Amino acid sequence: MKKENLLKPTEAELEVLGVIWGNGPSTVRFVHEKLLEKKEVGYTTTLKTMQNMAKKGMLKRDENKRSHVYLAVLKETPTQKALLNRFLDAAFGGSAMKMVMQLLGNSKTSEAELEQIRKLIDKIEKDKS
Amino acid sequence: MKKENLLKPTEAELEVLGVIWGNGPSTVRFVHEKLLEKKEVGYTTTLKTMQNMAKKGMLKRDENKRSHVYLAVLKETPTQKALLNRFLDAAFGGSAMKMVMQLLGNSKTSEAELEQIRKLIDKIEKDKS
DNA sequence: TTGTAAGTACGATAAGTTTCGTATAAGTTT
DNA sequence: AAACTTATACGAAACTTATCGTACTTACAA
Repeated sequence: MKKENLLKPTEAELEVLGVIWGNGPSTVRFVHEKLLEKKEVGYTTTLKTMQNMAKKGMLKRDENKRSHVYLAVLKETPTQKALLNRFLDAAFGGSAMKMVMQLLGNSKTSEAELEQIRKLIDKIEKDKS
Repeated sequence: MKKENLLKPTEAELEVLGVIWGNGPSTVRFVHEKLLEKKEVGYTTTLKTMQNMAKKGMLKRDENKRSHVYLAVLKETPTQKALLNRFLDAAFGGSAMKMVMQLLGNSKTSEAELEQIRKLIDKIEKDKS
């Protein structure tokens, strides 16, 4: 697969990445069980997804043990950044403001979180000056 | 198509929606030309996409004139909200904070925008109290 | 009225994703 | 060692998306 698409994980692939990012190198069994907490899916489906990801270069695997251990080649932050930028363009015409307003207007965002964001902005502005 | 998927426009569909949201009810020709500003695509491809969207119920069309006029059934704000929530879960494990930090840490966000966001937070907190 | 331009309709293809059944291999237990 | 259990390998089916060729239709212009 071309390198350009490495940063374009599909929905299913992103779920796998999420588990590995959160828990470190994992076996298929472990990832599968995490996925089961969210949705129904067959074991071989998860296996195949992870094998495909390894083939694409998104994951690398250690075959030393019988249960192969997969680790993420795609790093969390850069991948999220790429996804975010793409999403921003596609869904909000590239306007970060629109998106943040949508997000913050959402009642889900707690007061504590708002406070954290405010501090983050303070910090960024201080760093800039 | 099931109603559940109405709020799951694909990439191509989202591009079409973007044009119609921004310009109001449009003909295929008009949408097509807007899309051409961004990428290469055949006219019949755009046509087919819009026909499919009409079939799914994302667009409605007025066939009175020879050039059919399509209008958006999906409204901009609720659709963006749904997309955002899904994206947040998929890419950031549901953590709005993580996402905002990623976004604001991005040098693209200008000082003016940061200021706007700060004001927005002020307003939200004031409304809450 | 005949032909040209600009539409829509339809169908097919190609590619990618997701899903899982079945086969096989490697350990474990009895 | 035989029977279980737990892995991986492989391939194929079911979907979905995107793309466009071709055919047909409608308007208008020469």
